[in-house]
Parts: sequence; C-alpha cells; structure tokens
Amino acid sequence: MTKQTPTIGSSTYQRIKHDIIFGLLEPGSKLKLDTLKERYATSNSTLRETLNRLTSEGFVESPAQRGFYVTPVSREDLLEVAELRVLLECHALELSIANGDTDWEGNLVAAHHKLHLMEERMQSGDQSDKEMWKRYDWEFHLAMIEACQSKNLLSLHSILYDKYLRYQNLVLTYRGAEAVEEHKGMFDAALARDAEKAKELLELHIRNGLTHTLAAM
Amino acid sequence: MTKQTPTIGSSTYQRIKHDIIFGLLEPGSKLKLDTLKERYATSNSTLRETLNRLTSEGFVESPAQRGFYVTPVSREDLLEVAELRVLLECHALELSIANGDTDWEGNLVAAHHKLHLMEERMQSGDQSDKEMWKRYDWEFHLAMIEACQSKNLLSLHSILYDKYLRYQNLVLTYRGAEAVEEHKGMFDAALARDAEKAKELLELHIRNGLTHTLAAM
DNA sequence: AAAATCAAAATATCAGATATTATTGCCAAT
DNA sequence: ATTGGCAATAATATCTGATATTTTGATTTT
Repeated sequence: MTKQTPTIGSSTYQRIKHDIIFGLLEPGSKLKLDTLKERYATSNSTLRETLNRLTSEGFVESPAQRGFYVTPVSREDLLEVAELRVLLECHALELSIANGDTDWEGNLVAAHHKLHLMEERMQSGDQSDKEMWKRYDWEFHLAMIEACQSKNLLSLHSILYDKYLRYQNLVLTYRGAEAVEEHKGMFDAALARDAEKAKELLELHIRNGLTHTLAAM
Repeated sequence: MTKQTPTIGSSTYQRIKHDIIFGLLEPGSKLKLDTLKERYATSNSTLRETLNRLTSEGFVESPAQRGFYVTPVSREDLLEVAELRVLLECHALELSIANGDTDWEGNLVAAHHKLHLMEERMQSGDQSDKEMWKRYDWEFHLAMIEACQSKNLLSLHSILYDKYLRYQNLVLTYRGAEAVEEHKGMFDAALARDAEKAKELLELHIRNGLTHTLAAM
C-alpha cells in the first residue's frame, strides 16, 4: 500500500485534497499559508502551487488578494453536483457498456466483489473503515464507466465524484442495505449489457444518495 | 476595453491560456520557465502557479519532474471534447430555456445581434478580426445557456468551449453562411422556448463544426 | 546496437526579502 | 451608538537567488 509520490508537490496536493474531501479541512475555513506550512511540512511556493490547482478544480476558492479558503458547501451546490454526476456518469456508463471488452468485464466483476465484501462487513456493524469503503465504492463506479473511451469524460467525472463524496462525508451516515441492492442491480444490468436499465438504476442510485445527504444537512 | 487584472498571477494566467487557445503557443511545445519568464515578464513562482492551474484544466501537461508542455492535440481528443460539449451544452440549454426570464431574453437578443453584425462583416470579406468574432460567438453561446442555474455546469462548459475553440483556431478557416444560419435557428428556437428544437440545432451546429475542423486536420 | 557512465541543463523545492493590499483598532464627528 | 477616516498591523502576492534531485545528451564500453 505504499503509494509512490514522485514529487513533494503531488503528494501535498493529494493530502490537502483528501483532507478537504474528508472534512478534515472544514468547508469555508481559511487556508493560511503559515498554518499549512506546519501541517503539511512544505514550503510556501509548493503550497501555493497546490492551492492553485485545487482552486481550478473547485475545492478551494481564492478571492483576489485574500488568500485561500476551502470552498463552502451549500444545498444548491450539492444539487448541481449531483445533477452533473447523473448526466456525466450515465452517459459514460452507456458508452462503457457499448464498448466494454472482456478485460472490462473482468475488472468490473472484481471491483463489485470487493465492494460487496466491504458492504457486508459494514452491515454487520464494523463501520471502522469508512475510508476504505469509499475507496471501493469509487473503484466500482469507475470500473463501470472505464470503458467509455473518453479520457476527458473520465477526468471530469472523477472531480465530480470527489465533490459529491465530500458532501457524503459531511453527513457521515451509512445508507446501508438499499445502496447494496442498488450496486448489485447496476452491476447485473451492466454485465447483461442492458444500458437503459443500468442508466436508470444509476440515476436512481445517485438521486437516492442525494436525498439521503440532503436530509442530513 | 481595458480589462482590470487585479493580480499579476491572474493576468499571466489569462495571457498564457489565450496564447494556447489561439495557437501562439503550439500544441506539444515545451514550456521552459526561462523562456516564459522573458515572454510574460514575470517570475518563476507566478509562472509555476499559472502552469499548475492550466494543467488541472487540461491546457498544459506536466509529466512528473519534466516540466510543462502545451497539451498536444489529436483527433480523438477533439472528438471527445466535441461530444462532451454537445452533452453539457445541450443539457444547459434545456435548463436555460426552462428557467430564463426577461433579462435572459434581453441579453440573448443583444448577444445574437452583436454576433450577427460581426458575421455579416466576416462574410463581406473582412476577416481581419477573427479574435473578436470568436468572442462574440462565445458570448452568444454563453447567453443561450446562462439561465441554466448551475455554476458548476457553466464552469465546466466554459473550459470545454475553450478546448474546442483551440481546435477551431488551429485550422483557421471560416465556416461562413451555414454557421450563421445555425446560430439564427438556435436563437429563434430558444426565444420560442422550443427546447427540443433548440437542442437539436445546437447538436447539429457543434457536430458540423466538428466535421469541418476534422476535415482540415 | 545496447548498456553503462558522466557532465551539463532543467526541475522541484526552499528560504528569505519586498511591495502591495486587506484588516483592525482607535479617534473624531455626527 | 453609529459612521467615517486613518494609522498600525497582519496577510498576500511577487520576486530573487540558492540547493538538491532528476533528466538529458554525449561519450564510452560491452
């Protein structure tokens, strides 16, 4: 599990982004360079580069001449993010189902299996490793759309997924059995190459998650 | 026309982005810091911040430890960008037509009028100010979707538009009368609140532009 | 040709310094 | 008390120059 981080900059980027997504850096909070310097043990310049990247992805805001802030959350923003995720992920799913080859299927089966194991552990009460669960969730959703043959689409989707994830993490509650069913349903439809059904279930899945999250905000 | 640029960083960002989109910085070319320092009269740190932003938007690539390059172009990438633009812009258009109020209509009428004036000038042979024409084209397309009520959507669209524009600028040829008709058609459909027709025309408009550009690559 | 070697060039990172801008606290005027 | 102005203070944006690593290219060796 030792992740190779080629450069300090990229590892700082990952760490700060992670901390924003998982709520360790609170929405709206000020990102003072001096504080970050201690926290992430890196220099002014590297930090500013990182924060600029995160700004253009939308995780950080930087009003002119006033430094950096963690992008605030709001119901409207969550709604927008969820809608866009539906739009992009459903589109990608359709393409992926149309183009996916044997490797895609194999990878998908593996991803679903791992996610499912994790879900069973979560349901039996062991909610100790939420972060790992979210990682498997991500890997499953990615595996579903990975054969869409559009790098641009995958990269936009990845950002949206992370934005959506931040909201989920904010409310902290596990949706449980329903989500498990939904995953299974999408998975089966995808393997059966039933794009329409898969899209429908995916849309439902995202919207259910949205409702669940909105209710807890 | 004097655009206020609050900070050196943001103006450098705009200038470099502009130069990439308009082909002054060639696809695939190396962005050496020392060279850029002269060209844009700014410092190492500011440049690196700028290039990091552009990297995360996809206009620049930065393979680990090997500096910065202008993102190369390819037919596949153009196809992806065009498809995504269709997806996002049509979706935004539908929302915008549903939500647009009087201000939206007024603004749209103005934008179309300005674009049309420009198009007439272009068609009568005066192709001296391509950049201005592209600006009006952008303002028109933006005015169409501006009432979609999703900042996230507008910001993704803006990046895609610019990526698409870079390809158009590469081939340099004016599509002429057809595009004028298409703009008019979309405009009329939007004012008539005929979302289906407007979307159809927009999709056609983008795909025609794509064909035109691909043919010249 | 492929592999190994090594100097030169580029890159990533850092530590200050400085000018500019935002913030804050204080005082006077209403 | 509230407002407006202003100086003192704190932050920010930007720049310079230094250093450790890495990459690149040329050269040599296998």
